[in-house]
Amino acid sequence: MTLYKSDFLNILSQRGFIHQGSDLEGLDQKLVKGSLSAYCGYDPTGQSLHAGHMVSIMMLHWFQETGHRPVTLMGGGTAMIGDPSFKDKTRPLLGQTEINSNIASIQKSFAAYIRYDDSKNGAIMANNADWLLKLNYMDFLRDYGTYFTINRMLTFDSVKLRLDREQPLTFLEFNYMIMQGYDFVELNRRYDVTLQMGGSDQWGNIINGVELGRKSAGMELYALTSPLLTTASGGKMGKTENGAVWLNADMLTPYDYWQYWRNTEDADVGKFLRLFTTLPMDEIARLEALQGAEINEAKKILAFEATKLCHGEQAAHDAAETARKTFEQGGVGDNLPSFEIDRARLDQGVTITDLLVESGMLSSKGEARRLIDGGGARANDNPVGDAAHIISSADLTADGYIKLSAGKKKHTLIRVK
RNA sequence: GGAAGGGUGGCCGAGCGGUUAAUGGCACCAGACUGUAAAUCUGGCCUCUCACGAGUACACAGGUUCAAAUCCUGUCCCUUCCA
Repeated sequence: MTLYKSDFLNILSQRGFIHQGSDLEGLDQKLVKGSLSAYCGYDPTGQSLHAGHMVSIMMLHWFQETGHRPVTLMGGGTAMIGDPSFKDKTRPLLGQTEINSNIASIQKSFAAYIRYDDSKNGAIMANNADWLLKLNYMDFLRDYGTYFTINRMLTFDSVKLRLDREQPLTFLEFNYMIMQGYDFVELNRRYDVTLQMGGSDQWGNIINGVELGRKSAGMELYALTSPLLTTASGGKMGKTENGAVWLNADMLTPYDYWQYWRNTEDADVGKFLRLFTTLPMDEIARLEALQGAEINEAKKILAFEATKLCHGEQAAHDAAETARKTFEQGGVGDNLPSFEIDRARLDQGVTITDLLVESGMLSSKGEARRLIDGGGARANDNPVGDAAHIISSADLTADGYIKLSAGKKKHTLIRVK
């Protein structure tokens, strides 16, 4: 493993963040000489960031930890185009209103990982709408259009997928990488940013900015990408049965967030601890060495640390406690999802099928029936094999709830309104 | 504008008048085995119905036929080549 002179690159390299970089030696030297600024861009295409964004956020976190200044760039302008990189179809265009609402919703997440303040390396929040929306087409073409060749852009892997599939790549989308390249140059002017980081899928886009800076203004810019994360068994990182692993608590509860990390595959524990926690490396080495069922301890620590970073220590404790009660004692924890039902209805009795659907655990009655037929449904931990089984007030436990389970991991508490 | 090819379930991809709610693969869900892991095996995987069954569905709209995803017409969209 290459040894770097700078703390930043050493940490990133030890923790497995580095996939590819442009002139890492040169960057290393600059990092040693003084405090730099680096940015990662985030297009506000959703209401929340998700686990897939965590890698770059953590890179910025370490960047700041080692004395440099992170810049988080909201793609308020680029989101209006939509990044075509490695996508096989055009994404629906977002409107300005939606973009702004997404930005507002996303920004809160960063503060958990990155410090925004007035100190000398306090982070900066930027928005490329501030300059992209004002661009004058003719001026821009004359000033920058000459530095891009179509020949070069067509060689990027990021556009190959679309071309190979003979799917349309619109001129609009084709401009995305140009805008991102321009962002880099603009951020250099405004905040002296010299490094852009991102996932390996961003390599082409980032390099475009590096080249644009050099050609147009002789800037020395650097690119650094992180590996594309997959789970050890080849699955996509950051997905649950219900969709993405959101960072916003209102889209994914801290308990579910905790559960996501708790269910990490054995083979990924070490990798995830390095990437998604700030635990010291020797501690991680110890946890990673645990064998067999003992590795569950490492997973709990991973879940706790990751949840703590995102939602705070109290939420992490609560989630861990709920999981402990639910899984290790076969009981229930306070943070399990719950669903309220009218007293009168429950007195009358409701079929378990209806309850499974209404509580939000399953999306159709057919699905509920299949689950029941497959033996995966339980009420108060007793298997229910009959789709017509009636749940009523008689099933309420002394504590006033009915624990409904779909499979071994999904539980909901039914309470009386 | 012209020519050719194409649009099938979350994705890939068969089918090209009936036996097709539509082969197969991936993804996903549950069960077994375990350790809230992986691998493996089993079952499931449009909606409604306890069920018999019914309703939707193969880009869209019509038509032919006892019967269409499959044939015809028109429309929309995509790809490639030519202008």
